Parts: sequence; structure tokens; C-alpha cells
Amino acid sequence: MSYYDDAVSILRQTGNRLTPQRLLVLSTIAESQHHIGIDEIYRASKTAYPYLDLATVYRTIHLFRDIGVITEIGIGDKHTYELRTRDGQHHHMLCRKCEKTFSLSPHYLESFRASLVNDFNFEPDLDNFAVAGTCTDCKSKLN
Amino acid sequence: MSYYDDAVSILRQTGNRLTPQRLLVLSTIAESQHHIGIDEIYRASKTAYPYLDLATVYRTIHLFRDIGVITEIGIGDKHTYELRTRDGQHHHMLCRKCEKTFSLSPHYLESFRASLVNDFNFEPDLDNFAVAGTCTDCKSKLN
DNA sequence: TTAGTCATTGCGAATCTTTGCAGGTGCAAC
DNA sequence: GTTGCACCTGCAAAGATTCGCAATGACTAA
Repeated sequence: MSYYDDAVSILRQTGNRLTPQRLLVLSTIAESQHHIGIDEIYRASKTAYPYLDLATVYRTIHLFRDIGVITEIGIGDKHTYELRTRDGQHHHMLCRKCEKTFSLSPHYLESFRASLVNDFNFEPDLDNFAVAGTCTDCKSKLN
Repeated sequence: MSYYDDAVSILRQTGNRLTPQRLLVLSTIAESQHHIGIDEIYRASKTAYPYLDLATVYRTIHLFRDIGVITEIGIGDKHTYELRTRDGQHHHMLCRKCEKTFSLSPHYLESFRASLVNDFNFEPDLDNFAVAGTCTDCKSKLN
């Protein structure tokens, strides 16, 4: 349960309170094996605590995103979320056609980041990084 | 008025119709000097044609985005739009603190794109590309 | 352990975005 | 110039997201 300790310390460090609702939403995301959407987070969490309000889920998700506990991935117009772990840091490629997602090692972005820092003194926040495009399978199906 | 010709031909090529509403929205975006949000597009276009419906603006914007006539830039949770010109192709860096945006030449992404194509045979769509981060000014103010 | 403070919650309402449908209209074919 | 048809639009209603506020409860300090 290291995600729990990490998240707790981040919440503490940033001066936020540990509430049952937040921990519930956190565990729902952590236990999901894939990216999970707001609606699913709400539904799953609500079974554990029926008084949970949708607005609270939205607020919690945005908080978690802003303090770096979770990663937001834009799939089309829909947003999904995923726990951000200290070690397993990765980015995403997602296919516009089949909507499958693929992981991407951070090293692919390192030279890009370096050039922005060097040339513009701009520090990009690439934590929530996702590229859309066309995957191998869908490319071959095009012919 | 080359944006007009470009957009018209793209609409034609993709089998879409040229309607007054679409041309109106197009010109509103083209005449705006900066990124422009849905609400502003609606307000400005509605003065020219009061029957224009918000739903039509949304549908038009999404169409334009999907066929590549405009670029969508996510600023925080808000989306803004900008005309995509053949020659002046560029990407964006946007500062989370001051919300200013900066242009980025496509060449910064070329090696990134190339490595995705080589290593994964994944063709990224980087047309609508924007990175968030911290700009020079805001970085220096942090101290 | 207790009390006080202030962030957080649930609720309802406001706002923003999308959808379904019936009528209108661009455009291709004649 | 006319016609036909599929695409578009405006409208209204649904769905998604955010906001305002009063009550609650997590945390700090003693």
C-alpha cells in the first residue's frame, strides 16, 4: 500500500486534509487496473459510501491532479485518470482510431524537455503527458 | 484571405457543406488576434447573425478541429481555439501561472516524432500540441 | 483530551456541453 | 433552373461540470 503513504504525505505537505471521501476516491483509482473515468470513480466509490456526492468527486479529482497524486489523460473529449506512482512514471500514446493506450518511457521526452529549458528557459510540466495518433495495428488496417 | 480558401477546400475535400454559420464562425476565429474561447466565438458571431445557436457553434468548432482547420489549445480546464494556417504552423507553450502562451517552432518536436515512428511505428498527431509549464518570468518571480 | 478554527462536504442551483429531432438548405445531377 | 436527398440548423431537453452556502468534522495547539 505504498500509494496510500505517498498520497497521504503529499496531501499533508500541501496542507490538505485527509478525509474519508478523499481516501475512498484514492483507493478506487488505485484499485482500478486501467484508466478510470469520473463516472466510474463515482459509481464505484458510491457503493462504499452512498452519501458521496458527485461534486465532491470532481473536486477531489481536480485536487489530486493539481498536487500530482494522479495523472489525467485526455482521450478524445473524455478525461480519464490513473494513479501516479513514484517509480513507474510513464507517459501515454493513445490511438484515435481504436482508443487503445500505450505506455511511453519518460526518456523519449527528455531531449524535448531539455531543449525547452535551454532555448526558452521554459520548464515544461510533462507529468500529464499524452500524445494522440495512430497505432501500428490501425495503420496497417488503413491499406 | 487565404484562410478562407484553405478552409473551404478542406471542408469540400472532407465532404462537408459550406454554410453561412460555418463561414461566420470561421471568420470570427480568423479575425481574433489571439486564442479565442467558445463563449467569445458565440458572442461575436451572434452579433452578425442573431439566430445562431450555441449548439451549432459547438458542433462547428468540433468539426473544424477534427478536420484540421483550427487548433484546440487546452488552457487549464478551458479550451481555446486558433486558426491553423498552412505556413505558420506552430505549437504552444503555456504558462500555468500567468496563463501567457508562447509559440514553438515544429522543429522542436521532430526528433520526438521520429523516435515514436521508428521505435513503435506510432504516428503521433502533433498538430494540436500544447505543453503547460512555467515561463521565464514566473520562474524568476518564484525566488 | 478538549476546544476552536477553517477546510471540506452535501445539497441545490447555475452553467456549460451534448444530443435528438423536425424542418430547412447546400449542392450534385439532371 | 429544378429537383432530390443527405447534411445542417435551431430548438428544447438531457447530461456533465462547477459554484454558493450552511453544516460538519479534521487538525492544531494547549
